Amino acid sequence: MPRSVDVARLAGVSQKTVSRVFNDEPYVSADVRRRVLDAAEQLGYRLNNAARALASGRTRSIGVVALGTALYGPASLLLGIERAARDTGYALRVVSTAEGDPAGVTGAVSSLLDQGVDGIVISEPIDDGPVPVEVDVPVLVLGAPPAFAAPRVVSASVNAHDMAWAATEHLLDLGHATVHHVAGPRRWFAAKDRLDGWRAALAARDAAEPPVFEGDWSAGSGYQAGRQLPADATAVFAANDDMAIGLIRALTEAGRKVPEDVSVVGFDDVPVAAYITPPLTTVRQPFDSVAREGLALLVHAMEKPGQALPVTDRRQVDLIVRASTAPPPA
Amino acid sequence: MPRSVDVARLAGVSQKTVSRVFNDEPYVSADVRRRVLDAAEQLGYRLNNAARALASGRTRSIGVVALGTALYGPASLLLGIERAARDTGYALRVVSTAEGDPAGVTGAVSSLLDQGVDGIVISEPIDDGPVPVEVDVPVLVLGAPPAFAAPRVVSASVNAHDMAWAATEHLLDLGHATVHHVAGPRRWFAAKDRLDGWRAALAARDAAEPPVFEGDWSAGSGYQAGRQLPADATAVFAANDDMAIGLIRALTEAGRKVPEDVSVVGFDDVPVAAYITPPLTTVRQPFDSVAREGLALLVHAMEKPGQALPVTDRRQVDLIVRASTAPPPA
DNA sequence: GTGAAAGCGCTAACAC
DNA sequence: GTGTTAGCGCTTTCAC
Repeated sequence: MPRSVDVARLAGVSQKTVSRVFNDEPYVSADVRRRVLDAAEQLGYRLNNAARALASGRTRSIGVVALGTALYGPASLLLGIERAARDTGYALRVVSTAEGDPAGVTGAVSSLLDQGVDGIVISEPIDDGPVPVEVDVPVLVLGAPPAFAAPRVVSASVNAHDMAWAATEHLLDLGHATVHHVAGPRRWFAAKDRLDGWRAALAARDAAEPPVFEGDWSAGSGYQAGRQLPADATAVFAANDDMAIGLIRALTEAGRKVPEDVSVVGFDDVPVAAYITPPLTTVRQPFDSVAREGLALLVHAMEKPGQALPVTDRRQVDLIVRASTAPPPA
Repeated sequence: MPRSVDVARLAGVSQKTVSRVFNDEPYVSADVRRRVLDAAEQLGYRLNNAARALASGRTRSIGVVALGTALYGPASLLLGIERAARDTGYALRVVSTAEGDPAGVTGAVSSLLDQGVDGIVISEPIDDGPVPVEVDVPVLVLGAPPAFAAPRVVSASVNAHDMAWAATEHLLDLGHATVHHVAGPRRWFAAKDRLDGWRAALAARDAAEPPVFEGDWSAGSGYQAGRQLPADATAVFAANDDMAIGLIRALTEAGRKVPEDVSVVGFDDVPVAAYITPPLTTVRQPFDSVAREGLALLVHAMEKPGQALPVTDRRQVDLIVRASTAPPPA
């Protein structure tokens, strides 16, 4: 492998000048820059990242703690983070946490710290209690409150509370006396936000609050919820689309028609939501823009440690009304 | 940040001994090991990966070129890779390729090479023609033929051909005269394998081969296919579950019942497949074991460059028969 | 605008 | 079993 001295020799300049060119530093004449670039090209030179990191103390990479599931939400967030990171010039190191893993987020963060990263993204964490690792780089928490011991913690999330509220209100507006809720696992912040939003929407209208069914995000758990749904229920808000799909299946098997007998609203707007029977009314999550905003905050915290953070407000709610919701039976 | 000399000083040993302990090298007495570990603990010492990589020439990391989509298949593969990599002690660096990106796989591989990785995984690539980068590390190609210019190329994939064959045969066995096919995009190797398997199964039974509809993996494209499905078609094999779901939606809207009028088989066994109406007959893809086997091959190629590769054969086909398939109408 | 010298914190090779 | 000596290929600092 050619080194920067080799390029320097060929271009007839000092090694430092090669370094200048590859770091886009000022004070290099156009002519010298050309010669260096040509020499590098000819030799097939690549900057050695390890040497660079060792000398500069920065790795130019961001570590991501991802959820170890192929669920649409977490997968979409990861994708958004990757895209955003690439745009900012940072490389991505990914570690995932299996749910139920004793080490969990703590272990994942520690392993990223071992690898050496300039910043860390924690995607949709589960409430596992405090994280007992000292983190000396900025941290972005996506989809949860920024409870973390680090020099700089930023967070970004969708406004799940208002989104859940809107979903519930939509059903109330259609004339349903109340709305049942199939929640996600209690330990997930994402589940809690939706639960709270639903609860608040019911309270605002003085609607009775029926008991909550706690699922695990899977269609199977939605199916279980559907089999246990009280006979007098006419409207259900599920905390994600998969559970809504399972719920609809159970109702269909029981001979209860959606939306004629029971209305169902999901959450996420997964790609197939528009194509199941009946097409699902749901709330769309803007994963990509959350990831993008979050990363912008993180990069800011990484590169300008002293400055105040640009704050972005996310009030938008995208309720997609399709065919799974209707007024209650007469 | 404490360095290994600091630990050495505190433990009363040489710096090299600290290095030995942290690399699990032999020839360190239990007593010294303990003292070193205690000192490290006390100082909060972490090995510096950049220095390590610079000195050893190895980064202990694997680069992954992932598809920039939240599709269930690619997302599951990525997850499987992450799990498998962690088990082998390698860190993961991820770059994704947006479809239609001019740089594509070439750019992604090049960026991984810049970052410095010991091996590269290319996940479910699209046939983009030759990749004009010189790669000096072993490469694992997941789900495609190993066409790549690198010192060592290994590959692992499901036996998509036989799986598609089994899906088609299942419909033929039910008595359908022939089976229509909704394919994936032509440029995807994954689409081609399934197409070939379907074709071969029809030929083996002397069944007529109807024109193929080429979708884009989305439920929407399956829906389009469904609207164009000939009136005399009684059986369809879709190259993934999402397209099958869209297809069923179109048939349902047109008043054609599944499976009474038309049988449909999907591919993947996505988590909601069992809960749509009707529950979908499909072929399950063993993403996790493919990733695991592939990574074992890659790590072998990385660590034992000279040796022959352990070969694993994957013949198993998991056809999951649910309620979307039945004999043709009388 | 450009160059020389001094590390960054490890591992490798070899001595003892 | 343990220590010594050289680098690995850059960036940093400062001189010109």
